[in-house]
Amino acid sequence: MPELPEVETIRRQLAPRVVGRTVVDVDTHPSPKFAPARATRGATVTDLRRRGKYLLAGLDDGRELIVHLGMTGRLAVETPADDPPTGERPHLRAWWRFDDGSALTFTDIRRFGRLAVVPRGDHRRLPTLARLGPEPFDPTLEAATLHRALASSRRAVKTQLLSQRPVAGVGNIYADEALWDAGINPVARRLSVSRSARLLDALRAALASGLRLGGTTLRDYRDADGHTGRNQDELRCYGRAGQPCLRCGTLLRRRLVDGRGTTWCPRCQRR
DNA sequence: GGCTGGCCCTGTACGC
DNA sequence: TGCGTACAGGGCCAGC
Repeated sequence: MPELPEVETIRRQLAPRVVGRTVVDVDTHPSPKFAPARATRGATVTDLRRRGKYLLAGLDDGRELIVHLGMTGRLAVETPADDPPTGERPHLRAWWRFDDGSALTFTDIRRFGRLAVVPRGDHRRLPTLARLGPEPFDPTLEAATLHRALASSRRAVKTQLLSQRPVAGVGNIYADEALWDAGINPVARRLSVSRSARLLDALRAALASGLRLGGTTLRDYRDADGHTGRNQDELRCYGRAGQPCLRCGTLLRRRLVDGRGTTWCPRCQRR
């Protein structure tokens, strides 16, 4: 599932191929949830940014196209030499044809992805984006800030991380990895400042590994060139339930937290 | 305003 | 072999 490293990898690949391009044609899957993309016809892409797991393409008419890849969403740029995208293609949800003959395609098997076109910066229709926490690599983000954010709620720390409010861009994989690395139980409800600092360091380390290796591919994720990531070989906790903890040898366990599968070490991550 | 639980989706794995 | 069921999970929303 695309989290911050995967979305940022895709952004870096797409930006030089779509910025400056004008949309000459656009079409979408019949489902109304993808229809907003049609409003981009005639617009020119001015920039491509990322906030958390959201991609934001600035348009020259003062609006922006917002894309969330959900669980299985993929974006790719196809050249004029490729077969033009059509609604016949399986799982194709939206496609844009540019003035140079290239095309941007959005495929999404499970249809958890989202598209929106809004006035630039007006995110009221996307509540999670509107209330998104700071970027984890923001140099002004300090442990005390994360500590205050976590202390403002009594929900489990993993639930809070997945809410995107204490910090942006963390999903199930990197949350499990960071909590294991920091030795914090996923359902802990109060963290000291020092443990918040350990968590922030661990989050940054997990996300940096994902970024460096082009993302984590467990099943569906591909970058904009169709390549899998390489970070899955570096995972030390997520998906390893029943296997020995790489730190203490205790068998890792799995449970549901906030409805999400969660792997943790009962010894290293005591409550 | 905070929190919980249900819903959206479809491919895959598994049991019968 | 074929069918039915459970499961995976990010974000949104209704209800408390």
